[in-house]
Amino acid sequence: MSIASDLIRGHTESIILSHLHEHDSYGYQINKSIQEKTNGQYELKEATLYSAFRRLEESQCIKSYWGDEEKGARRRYYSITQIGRALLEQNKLDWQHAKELIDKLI
Amino acid sequence: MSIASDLIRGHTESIILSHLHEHDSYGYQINKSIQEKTNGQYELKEATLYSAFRRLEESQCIKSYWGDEEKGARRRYYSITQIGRALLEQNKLDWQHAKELIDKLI
DNA sequence: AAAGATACATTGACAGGCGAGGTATCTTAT
DNA sequence: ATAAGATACCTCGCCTGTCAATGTATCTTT
Repeated sequence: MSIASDLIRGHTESIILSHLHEHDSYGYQINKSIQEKTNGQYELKEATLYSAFRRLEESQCIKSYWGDEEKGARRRYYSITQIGRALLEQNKLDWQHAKELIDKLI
Repeated sequence: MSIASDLIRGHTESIILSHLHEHDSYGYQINKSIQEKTNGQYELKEATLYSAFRRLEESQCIKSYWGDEEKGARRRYYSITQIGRALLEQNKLDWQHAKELIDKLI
């Protein structure tokens, strides 16, 4: 891993929303995708991932449904909602803004 | 203010160290400086600031001494140590790295 | 005399990350 | 056959950083 929790904190939800913005997905796959995209430099801890799912679903940013796997472990799929899309857009703006401020300050 | 706590979280110490890297300073001045540099878009909350001072001094990244004000409120000045300088450099590297990763992921 | 700025400090609540633990299924190697 | 490892889900409770609220004291401006 190689990135401190406190640097990623606050981005967990955006990362999930961004992935779901491309296509519906499930927890395990999202995490694998993160690892691939970052060449193994980052991964979400499972407890972090699932608690983020809970928050996002509660705030109606995502919805979930069970996949219809014939075999293998069951998968709970998530899809992003309009509310989620709006939050993602706002979070992206906030991130661009935060980057500038932090670059000024350190 | 206009930047979420969770986006700045983990940068508080770097911001303080960066300021002290320029010259010794005290809490109130550091915060004023942050507000100026960001055109009022960001400020550290006092409780956040002083708890960061405590952590940084405990980890020997900064040292403190009382100013010799003839008048006005007393000031506790801080200076950065070698350990603090090293941490600042590392934090800067981590930040560059984190920026790239987050940009990839959201 | 009151209000506001300067300057410090503490307490306790809150929220997100995560280590540790648990369940169940399928595949691969021995 | 059996063990190991991958896939896939989930929860509990701790830790840590942020911050609202509160308190102290001094100086300046109205």
